[in-house]
Amino acid sequence: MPLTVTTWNINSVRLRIDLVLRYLAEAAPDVLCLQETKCPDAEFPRSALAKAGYEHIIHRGMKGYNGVAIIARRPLREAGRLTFCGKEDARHIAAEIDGDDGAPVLLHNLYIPAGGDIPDRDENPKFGHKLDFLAELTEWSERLRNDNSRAVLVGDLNIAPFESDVWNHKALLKIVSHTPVETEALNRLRDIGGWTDAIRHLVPQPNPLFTWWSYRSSDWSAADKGRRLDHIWVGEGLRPLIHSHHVRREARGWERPSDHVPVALTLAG
DNA sequence: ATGGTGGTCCTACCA
Repeated sequence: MPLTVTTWNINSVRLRIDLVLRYLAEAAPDVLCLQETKCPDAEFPRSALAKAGYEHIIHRGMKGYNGVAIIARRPLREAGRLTFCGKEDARHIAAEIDGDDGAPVLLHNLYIPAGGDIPDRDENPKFGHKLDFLAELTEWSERLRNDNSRAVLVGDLNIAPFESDVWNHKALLKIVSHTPVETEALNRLRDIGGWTDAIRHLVPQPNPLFTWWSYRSSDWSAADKGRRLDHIWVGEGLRPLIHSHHVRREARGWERPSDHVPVALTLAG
């Protein structure tokens, strides 16, 4: 039995619960990892998800901002939560699930800070926070490299690391999410942690691949000025199981959409 | 070069 894991920045799980249910009905992943739930834990829409067959849910949320959840058809075991930069801002949650070979797979769901508009830590503290967050994440990943062999790291990493991850590489070099200091930090995190970018493994450069299109564009599909901000990485032990993927681009055209679309990876022996 | 659109929750803040 293969294992399909989806990541999706939902931009309010309560406002878009019908889109979540639609996606689950159509794609039927084993696990759905959400970011930006913008929802306190007590108000998470558990019953609607349970009714759809997804009764195993762990959520770490807060009022108004951030928030991450892991939702599954099969049992989950809570596996901790990390805090970064001394902030309790609900940007990571972890869980364990049994893989298709019966051995556990560790899931890390992350929401990396967006970083504001100005790519300079002196002028823009949010950009400094993003870089500091990446530095702490890199230390963590380096320390735990040996434990990450059967781990999957997913989430809105808010960085498009490769040239073909943005609609125009040169035009975006000074735009937060594609500046060299960010892409180098993300590449270093990936390499130091022993992670493989599973989606790029399946869709190698220079094929363009996007998972996010700004709301500030009247015709997102025709203009297609997208970026690949949402990622699925796997540890060394899972690399041979990378089987297939799906970027659900059509979800950007659903009514009242998130600006991000679901990205799914199937692991199979 | 600029301003463009959304969500949360009442005043800006975040993306």
